[in-house]
Amino acid sequence: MLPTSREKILDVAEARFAQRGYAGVGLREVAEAAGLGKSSLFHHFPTKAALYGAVLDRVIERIELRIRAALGAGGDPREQLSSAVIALIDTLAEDPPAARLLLRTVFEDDDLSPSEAPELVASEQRLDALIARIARVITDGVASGAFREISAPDAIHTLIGAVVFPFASGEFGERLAGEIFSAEAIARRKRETLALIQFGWMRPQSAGEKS
Amino acid sequence: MLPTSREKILDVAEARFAQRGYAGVGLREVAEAAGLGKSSLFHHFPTKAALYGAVLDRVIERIELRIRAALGAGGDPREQLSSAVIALIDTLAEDPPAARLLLRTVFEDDDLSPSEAPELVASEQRLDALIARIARVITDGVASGAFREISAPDAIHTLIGAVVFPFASGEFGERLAGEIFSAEAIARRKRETLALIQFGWMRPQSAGEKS
DNA sequence: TTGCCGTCCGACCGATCGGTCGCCTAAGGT
DNA sequence: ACCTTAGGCGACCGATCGGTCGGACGGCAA
Repeated sequence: MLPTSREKILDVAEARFAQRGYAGVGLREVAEAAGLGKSSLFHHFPTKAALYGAVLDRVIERIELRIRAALGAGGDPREQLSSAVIALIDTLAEDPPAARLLLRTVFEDDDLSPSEAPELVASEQRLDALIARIARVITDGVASGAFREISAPDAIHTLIGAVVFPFASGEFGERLAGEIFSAEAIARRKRETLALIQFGWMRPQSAGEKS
Repeated sequence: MLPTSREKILDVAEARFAQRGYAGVGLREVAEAAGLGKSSLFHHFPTKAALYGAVLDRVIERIELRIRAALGAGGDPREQLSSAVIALIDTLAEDPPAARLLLRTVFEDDDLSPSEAPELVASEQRLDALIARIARVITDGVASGAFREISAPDAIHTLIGAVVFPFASGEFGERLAGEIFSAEAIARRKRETLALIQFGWMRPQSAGEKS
């Protein structure tokens, strides 16, 4: 069950890229933390950008799997949005570097995407498709009257910030709200986040139909 | 009215640090964009970290001024929280690099704060105090029954992500929701954000008292 | 045994990094 | 006229960057 070199590299690189960003991490550092010499990295990934792409791809794939599974379970837009948010929170909670890596990637995509790493573009497109899927849940909810008259793109925008940022906030977040990744903290965040979107975006359910 | 060299450097550095992060920006690049030679930078800032600190300090000061002015206008917790959020959105909208710079700083404070830049610590403390001030508005609102039973630290955490991230999301955000800094987009974000926190965090106001 | 192949390594490359140094110039006080 | 000071410059420093290269080692098939 000992991890292959490639997996070890990906694990180490994910943590380092999340902590210090693409430009801030040296390949020597990654290699040594993975128990290898620097040149060995290039037997697994042709360039630094490709390594970053592979790390990002793995993170996005995990999230996509979980959210699509949650959405696939069916239900009305209310249930779909709620369970998608729960799935996202669970996934971010299980992989602490993930949230920060994702937000960093958003910030650096002006810098990284332009043909430097083609595999990165593919991951982004999968993420875009997933986001579009969730946006559809929101527009459906608005159309059916289950949600208030909100703007789906703005709501997605807000949702990503509200859900992902707290898990990416590291020391700042812990100074603010204590442990972030403890089981209680995660349960509390789920409660608070779900309550916010239910009261904030969904219309009150008439008596007789309960979630 | 032409800017001093120091101000020009700060402007350029703010934009560059926001775009590519602390480690991703070279001092040569900053100097040339400011119309100077690299060594001239060191007549204004002793180190790169000090330059970053000065940039961050300026951003935080602007935000602090606006939010404290908004809070100083008085009102019940409902009005205070709403006008603080409006003030934050306005400030971020007027200084496009600011949002990304702030979030990047949160992500890099593991990396930057440890005694590398003491002025950075001072800025962070002022920001912490401001955040604590807003947290107090929330706890007051909960105590008075104006707000639901929400966790103030979690709410702040969520609020920062929800409000700041969209303005930091750059190309990703524009792909998602179109222009970010246009007047209409800002007005829309203000509407949607205020509605979210009013429905999501505040209890319905009884008839007769309206905001 | 032979030969291949996947993995790993140390040594090295040019480029760029943050930062220092000495020198120059223009402004202003005395 | 003099000197100080602030601001600016090019040249240079050691360190580190991403990436290349040639070779070493071990398993495995013929």
